Amino acid sequence: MKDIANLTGYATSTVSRALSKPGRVNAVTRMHIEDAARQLNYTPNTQARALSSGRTGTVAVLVSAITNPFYFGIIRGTQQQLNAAGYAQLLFDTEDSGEMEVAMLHKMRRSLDGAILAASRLSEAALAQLATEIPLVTINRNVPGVPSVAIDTPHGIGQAVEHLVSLGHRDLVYVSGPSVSWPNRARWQAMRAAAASHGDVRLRQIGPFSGERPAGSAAADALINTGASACVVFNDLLAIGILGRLMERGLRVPADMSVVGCDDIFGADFCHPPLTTLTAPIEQAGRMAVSLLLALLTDKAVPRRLVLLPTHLTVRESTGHR
Amino acid sequence: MKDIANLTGYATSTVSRALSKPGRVNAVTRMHIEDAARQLNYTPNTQARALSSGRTGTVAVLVSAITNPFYFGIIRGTQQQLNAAGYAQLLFDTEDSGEMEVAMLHKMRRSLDGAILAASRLSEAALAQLATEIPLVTINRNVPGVPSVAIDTPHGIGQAVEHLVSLGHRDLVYVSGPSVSWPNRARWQAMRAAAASHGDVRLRQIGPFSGERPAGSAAADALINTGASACVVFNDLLAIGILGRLMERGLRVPADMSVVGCDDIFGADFCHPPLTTLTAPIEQAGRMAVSLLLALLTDKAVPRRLVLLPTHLTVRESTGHR
DNA sequence: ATTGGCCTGGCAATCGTTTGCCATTCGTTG
DNA sequence: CAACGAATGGCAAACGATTGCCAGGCCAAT
Repeated sequence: MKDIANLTGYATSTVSRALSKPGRVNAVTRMHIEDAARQLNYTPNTQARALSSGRTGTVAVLVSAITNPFYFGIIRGTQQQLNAAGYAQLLFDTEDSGEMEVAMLHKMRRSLDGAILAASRLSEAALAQLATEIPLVTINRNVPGVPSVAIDTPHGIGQAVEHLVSLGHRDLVYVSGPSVSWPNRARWQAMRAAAASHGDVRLRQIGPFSGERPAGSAAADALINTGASACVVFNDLLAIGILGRLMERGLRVPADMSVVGCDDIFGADFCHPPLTTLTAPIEQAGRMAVSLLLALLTDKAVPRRLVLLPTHLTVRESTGHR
Repeated sequence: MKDIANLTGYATSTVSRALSKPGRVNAVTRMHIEDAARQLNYTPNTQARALSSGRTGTVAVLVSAITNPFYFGIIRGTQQQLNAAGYAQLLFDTEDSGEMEVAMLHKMRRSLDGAILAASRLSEAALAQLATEIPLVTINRNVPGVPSVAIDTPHGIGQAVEHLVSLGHRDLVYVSGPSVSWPNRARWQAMRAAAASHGDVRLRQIGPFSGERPAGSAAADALINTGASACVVFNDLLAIGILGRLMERGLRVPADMSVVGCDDIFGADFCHPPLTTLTAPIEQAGRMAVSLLLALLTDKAVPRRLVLLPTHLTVRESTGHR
């Protein structure tokens, strides 16, 4: 900027304003300065800008396990929207650890404008505390005072139960994910409510399981022991694991067991058999989270507290008549 | 730091050194300062540090399409290794565009210590040019002067051809990916060499196709027209797409067509039928790229120019006797 | 003609560290 | 005993922007 100032004869303060506060200087002044900037191939120094302005232009996105395809969509969505708004995206894998989340965010709080927590493992208190240190938006985790976008899988669960009941299933199992998982609890609640609305439906829960594919083996074995004819599984990853194990054990899907997953991740449509699942607008959730965060940053007023994104049941071949 | 200085009675310069250059100050001084730092809950300001030292502690990782599961492994690997070394990872999706790569890197060059390019679409010249602006490591892209880690799929291709030939296939097709893709060209070369070493093997190429799943439909149709009995496909994503379409068209895999993929991505083991593929140490590639980059940053001497990572053929159920 | 307010642009402090250079102390060696 | 070098700590100048405050010019309204 000093070079531009020398070249044009203006002061660096004017240069700064011309480049970042368009309205603050005369139009022709600005043009001169912009020309000079182009000519000198000027790129603003992010660090210096951040140091004096306090705004870093960086947003962290924390996922709990980057290997889980569910997050691919989230990351894609946040990336798009952040880029469009001129922000950079810092990606962190918290390895499913709440402490890691806190540690990372606390350490980086000065170098971030905000953070998006996809699937936080933190307690409400910890989250609320963190939200005072740094602007936060959560995904699939509803905490008072923290703006959040949630995927309304619970509502979809109703559809899934309808679907299974209409196929003649009366003995249903919910295969539970990690008990610390908020969506897992929400799904189980919804499942209970849905089952209750049909008088003659029996519902059981097995688990918790880890929500990763390998856990599917144990889950499938437990599932077989229940003698039920259909299940709804915490997420697709686990469901795919279950599918594999059921086949190993000689059960046919859906003839012997109907399986419904959640999320419709990459792979749900080409596994064997293709998975009936609750399709979630994952990428949109990422985009929406960014929108909320940006609103939080610019307006400083807390935006809509909670955005609910609808899901729908996608019927493929893992469910059938009892 | 000023607070620490006041509290302990040392100068800020001493505080700075105590905290970042362990050997430079007396041990007891350092302990005093560290105590004070802890007590004051001190967190260094990344921007300020970067501003004065020129080191940002941030490395960019560019992928060409974040939805491609191949990159999940890369990202995971880089993340691990970068974290361990105290670096933050800035993730960019270049959306398969070379201009985007250049634009991003050029803009961010001052705020990055280095960058890792997974699957660059840039020309050699452009890459070499970029490498003068910012320390660079490429993955699967070998350019003179730029350290690189390559996955030795070409060598694995030999194994794949062996495998197919031993199953009685004599009419082979290589299903090509994007022609700008460096690994694609390398794989085709290797395929030709491998086929040539067997006198009576016929080899054809079809494509190029995009390397995304939807392209599999067109690829499968073209494949059927060749009348060949086996193929090696540019990558697993495309191969999975092909599998789906072949089934739609009523062909059985492997009875009517044997299919070999490349990379062994997430999903290759549970698609239908499970895919025979060249297993690549993807995550390791990410880790290795970081190691090269860090070596480049600290030693300032160019490290090993090219690291080749071995692959092996994983036989599943998409290949069988002719 | 005076007053007041908007539009522009400049001055200089500030953001929080790092680091080159210098001064002091102290132990060692010839 | 002199001289020298290593170890340690302080001073102050960067690093490259942003921004609060001020001043001059100009125009319109009184």
